[in-house]
Amino acid sequence: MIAENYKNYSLVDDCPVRNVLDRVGDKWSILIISILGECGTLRFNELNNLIGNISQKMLTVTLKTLEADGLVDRKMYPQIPPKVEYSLTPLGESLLPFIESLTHWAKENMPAILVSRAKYKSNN
Amino acid sequence: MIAENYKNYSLVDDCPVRNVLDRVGDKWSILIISILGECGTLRFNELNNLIGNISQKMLTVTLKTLEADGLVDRKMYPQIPPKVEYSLTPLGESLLPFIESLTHWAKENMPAILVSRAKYKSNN
DNA sequence: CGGTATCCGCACGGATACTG
DNA sequence: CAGTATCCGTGCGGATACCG
Repeated sequence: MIAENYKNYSLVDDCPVRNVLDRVGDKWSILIISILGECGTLRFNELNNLIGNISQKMLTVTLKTLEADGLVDRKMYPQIPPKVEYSLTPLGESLLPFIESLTHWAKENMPAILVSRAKYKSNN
Repeated sequence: MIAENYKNYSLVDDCPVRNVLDRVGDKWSILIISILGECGTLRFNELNNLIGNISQKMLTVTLKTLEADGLVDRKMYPQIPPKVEYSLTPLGESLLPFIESLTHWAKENMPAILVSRAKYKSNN
């Protein structure tokens, strides 16, 4: 009964699945988790440069959210200029297999989806 | 190289993974796919009643998007009053395992996430 | 019954300027 | 270097009314 995992949860905070999807589904979380999964540990500006087209605000916000959820670890070195390092927690790492398999599915089936969209468009 | 699946795609339409996540991440798609995966075939108002708190507009929009992407099949019976049946396509069904495992992960790790959030909150 | 059409609030995310 | 603070446009999704 998959649907039972979603139904009867009026608020987002009540539903585990919606809670996870709200992270997974936002614009930057998955990419950041993926990059940290590859690179291990990165500083703020290293992440910023690797992603390229993210705004500083969204990088900060997304990292904070991931940290709050216990998916990303933040190490601050109290020096000037400051140095902050980000890495995945074990909980964050446990998400990597899902991201990889979803990535694989997406690349595998994207052509079929594009064909379907084109067909749908021409029929309307 | 997971991150290579996201980087260098300036537009959403260019990136397969973002394309999939934009579906998976929206408010209703996963729930609808899950329910159709359980029930097989359902009429519009059956879906509406099963979900309960979805607006008619979003049910229509989500179903159309899923249909356009080739994940959901729509059978229209030209009669009065009209009858429309929705079901998963094979492509849509191929997403079910991912949804199930993600659901499982979410329920499994939600307590840890909630603990982490509480801890993070009290530290700020 | 299975939709459309329209209006609208709000949250997401970008741009820019500033800071310890 | 690693953020904050502020302003602002856009789009998602809800509410309501109407339609074939």
